[in-house]
Amino acid sequence: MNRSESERKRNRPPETATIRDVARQARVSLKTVSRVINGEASVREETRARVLQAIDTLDYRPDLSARSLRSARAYAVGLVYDNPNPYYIIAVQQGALSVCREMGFGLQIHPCDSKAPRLAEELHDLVRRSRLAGLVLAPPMSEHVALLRKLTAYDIPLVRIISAAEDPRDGFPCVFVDDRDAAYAITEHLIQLGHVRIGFLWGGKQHRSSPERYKGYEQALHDYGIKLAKELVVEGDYSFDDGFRGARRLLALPDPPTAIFGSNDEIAAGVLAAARAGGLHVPYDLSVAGFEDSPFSRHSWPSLTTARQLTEQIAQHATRLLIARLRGGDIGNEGFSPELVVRGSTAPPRPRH
Amino acid sequence: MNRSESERKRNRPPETATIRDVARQARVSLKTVSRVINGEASVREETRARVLQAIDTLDYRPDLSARSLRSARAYAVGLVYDNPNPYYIIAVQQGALSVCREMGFGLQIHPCDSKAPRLAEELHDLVRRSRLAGLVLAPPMSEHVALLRKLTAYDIPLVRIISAAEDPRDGFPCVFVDDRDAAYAITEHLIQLGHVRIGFLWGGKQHRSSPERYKGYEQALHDYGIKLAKELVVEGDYSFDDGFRGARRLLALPDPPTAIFGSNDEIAAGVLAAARAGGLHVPYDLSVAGFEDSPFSRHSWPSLTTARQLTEQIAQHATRLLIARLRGGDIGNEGFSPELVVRGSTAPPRPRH
DNA sequence: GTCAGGGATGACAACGTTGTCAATTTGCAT
DNA sequence: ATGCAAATTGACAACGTTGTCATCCCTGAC
Repeated sequence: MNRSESERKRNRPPETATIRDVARQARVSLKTVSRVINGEASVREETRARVLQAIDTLDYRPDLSARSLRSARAYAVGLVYDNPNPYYIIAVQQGALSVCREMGFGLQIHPCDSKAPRLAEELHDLVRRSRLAGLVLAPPMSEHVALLRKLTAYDIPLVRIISAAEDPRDGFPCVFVDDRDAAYAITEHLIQLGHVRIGFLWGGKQHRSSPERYKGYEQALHDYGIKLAKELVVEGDYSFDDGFRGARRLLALPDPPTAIFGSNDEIAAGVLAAARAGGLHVPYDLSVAGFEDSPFSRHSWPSLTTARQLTEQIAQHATRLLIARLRGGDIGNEGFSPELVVRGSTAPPRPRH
Repeated sequence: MNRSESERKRNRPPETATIRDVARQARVSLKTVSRVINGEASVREETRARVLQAIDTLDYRPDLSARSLRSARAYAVGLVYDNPNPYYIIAVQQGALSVCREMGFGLQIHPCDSKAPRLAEELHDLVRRSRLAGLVLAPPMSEHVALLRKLTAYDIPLVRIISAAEDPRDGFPCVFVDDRDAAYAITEHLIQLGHVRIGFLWGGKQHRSSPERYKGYEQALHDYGIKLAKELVVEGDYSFDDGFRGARRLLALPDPPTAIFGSNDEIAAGVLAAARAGGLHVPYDLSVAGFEDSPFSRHSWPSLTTARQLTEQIAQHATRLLIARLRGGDIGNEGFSPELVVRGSTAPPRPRH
């Protein structure tokens, strides 16, 4: 029986070494191994080498449960979202995960219902139970001020991804996406093509991005001296069906729009479908623009003029910002402006007959 | 100084109660509280009530790190995938997560590179460091037998989601999706509409689903006495671009197909685009079918005939199966057969002129 | 040669929970 | 009442790590 003490007693497979085995092998104390693992100063180069050698030989990996149980530091952040758009969510996950891996953090995803009555408590429980260092909040949760206040009252560090034309400087750190500016650019593009009657289909009111996009549309019309026609603006949700319905309504008007700006690509896809159902040829009979640059916008026919959001980079920055703040530093809020992408769904209006 | 001992010493916020506080409040031992939390038998009803009352009063939540550190049981499973399709991944996550929540497990997502050279070691580390109870593997990882063998050698419990016409009974538990059967149904649908020259566009070879779908196509042609024309079969990947290219090639043939079966909806979307670029009217000049029932298939024009996969339910079953096996039981492998969904992209062929 | 100062190291307790096993109480037949 | 098995409860150690603090060793100044 020459197996080590820890090998005999463990219920994990025998090949799993602990810090204790490493210490024995390197002939140092537990604490010294811990120091090497955590990159602390005050370890002689020779000792460090011996420990690293032992770690390598034994294929040792620190146990995250034990680490987070004992340590004052935390080793994971939570990503909180309630968004029906898989492309958006996957991009956010990807961005957050890449930064977490780089920084040695874990990531806990937490899809949830933004309208749940006890959401703050739910998130508080999550943070406590899983010992999360903080939360990254995606829209629309990131825009519920009451929620933010409650989380802050619980002392939960957080960073938001929000829609705003400028840094809100309200004390809640954030990455802000200038939907207004991008919506302005899209509307301007349509105006410069010669459109005057431009329809607008709203997205969901629970997202701050909706009014922001509307404001960009409004502002562009105003700057180019075009009177906003109320009958060309239709409320709805960020969905294909609402895009379809909204477009049908607009196209049935006595003096229908020559272009329709859907608040996101799904809505614009609905517009494309409605146009086709109505026998209209896009872009010659009707120009259509979307927002988001989802893969759909590239693969539809015609491909959609839209605004490209660097969602993955936005999530990366948010995560980096959170981790920096946890460490006492602060790399500052940052703004992103989606970029106009012109494709085949927009063209000059057909001359009036 | 009348704060409890554990309140004074802790670095977590003071309102966070531990099992010790609950025990004191309920005037029982730590162990009894533990028993109540874990729903063990042998606790008197009156005692249980007192403990639950104390838990409620103190708003106590068990700490997952401590729990998983101490316990022989594990409390989280990993979800491993490398799949570019966000709709698929979100559905798998959703399914796995719903079962995990129901069973009191955590979920650790692990997107990775299926072609990474040391993938087995990477997953082994993940399991050890995060003390995962087991892994749910999505395609294509779930189909690398060498990987499965290595993971099994590491004693990592796993459940696969794979493409197969029947239970492989190879010792690795799984949920199997009968792509072959569904591809047969789609091909049969096209044949019954009157098509004889039916093109087939392959998906990526690293996915088992690709040959399975091809076999279904092949079998249906055979059963209906149609000779398989090699020039109508094109290799490629599960992508829009390969669908576009493949369709272009097929449509340029001297005797082009009257229907094209794309191995997934993305490919089919590429076919739609190629048809349009070639001035063909779908479905009158060309029928198109996809596979997967992604939202795109509903929103394209015309909407796609496809096969509906109950991805979320498949993931749920896989997760349930894993957890059942961890507990020593076994609820058995299960098969799912995607269901034919007929939409606007398929119609009888135009009569030859 | 002694001593201060700082770098390197280690002993030990603690994080919050559950597993083991022994002690106590209960219920029930005698 | 009494005895005995079963139900209930608790004391204590342990999981694998890091924080605190003490000790040791070395260097260089006196």
